[in-house]
Amino acid sequence: MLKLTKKADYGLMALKYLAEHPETPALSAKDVADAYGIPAQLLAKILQRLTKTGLLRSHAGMNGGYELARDARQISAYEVIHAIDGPFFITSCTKGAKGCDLTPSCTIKEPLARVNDTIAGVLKSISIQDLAEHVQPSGRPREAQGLVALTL
Amino acid sequence: MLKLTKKADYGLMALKYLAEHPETPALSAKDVADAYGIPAQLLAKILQRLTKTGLLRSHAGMNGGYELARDARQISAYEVIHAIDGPFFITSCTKGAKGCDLTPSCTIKEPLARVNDTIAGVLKSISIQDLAEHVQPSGRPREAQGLVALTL
DNA sequence: TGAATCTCGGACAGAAACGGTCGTATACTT
DNA sequence: AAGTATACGACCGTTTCTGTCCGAGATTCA
Repeated sequence: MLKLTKKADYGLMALKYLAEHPETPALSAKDVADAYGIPAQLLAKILQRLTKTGLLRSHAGMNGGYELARDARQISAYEVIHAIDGPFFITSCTKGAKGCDLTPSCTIKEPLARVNDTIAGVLKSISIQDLAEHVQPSGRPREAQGLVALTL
Repeated sequence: MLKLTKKADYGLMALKYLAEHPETPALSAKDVADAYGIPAQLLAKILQRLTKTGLLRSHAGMNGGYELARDARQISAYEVIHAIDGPFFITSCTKGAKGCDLTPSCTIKEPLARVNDTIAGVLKSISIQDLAEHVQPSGRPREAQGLVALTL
């Protein structure tokens, strides 16, 4: 399926929202949740995790909330997804504990690992800032704008 | 998580296996399943679907089985995954029926759709043949070998 | 003809991941 | 002290994924 979870989606949306409102000192989870119609409690937990991984700074108490820990340009989509969904691997046998269970025959994994790296590279090259400034729907030739150019 | 299902994995493995044994007229689902330690019945159904989508040719009866419908070079990993897991979208709100439920604010989707296309492009550029001929573990500088070169 | 082998296809059950909620403790501001 | 907001863990319902079972049709071979 190759799709990312709603949590990751929410996380990206929230960071994008924060990036779009740099003037405010801090936005509460509820603020962001209301803005997008996201379940507030869920978003809260997501933001908490992003805080724990250092992407956000939190501020408890009244008028508290969250703010980007770094410039929006310095936060990649990869970091966000990784923080929320954990390390992702395209392959099912993530070669974590004992590699491919019984079958030492997973010769597919090697080339797919390369694909995995490519995708990760794409996501790493996209910053929250890129998400914040909506790309033009069409028209403008995007040459220098090319976010990524990579070879596999 | 951005990972593909085991079914897709199995499918790729099976096609790779078929590509590696071009001499045999047809290999049964069980043959392939045994070779990799994959549940036979499950693999059978996967191969059936691949047959339905035209990637394989089936042959019932004794000594029957499956064979690649086209040259291994002409079958992309994308086709396999697409056939098994259906059309994939990175975004959760696939803009299928009514777009993003209530929230018209999913401004993230547009840039992510571009990422989606990129990934699809990568997968489309990888053929079963590429999987079959194991890539070198390391060492050899892979310049002309670059499977893909794309800009986002 | 009949037996063996293999594909086809739906139904179904167990397991895991996902999405979301609740309750409570803690921290900060006024 | 009161109100607001984060922090964190437990919990549950739903969906998706994985895998199995079973019956039916096709083909080959004896």
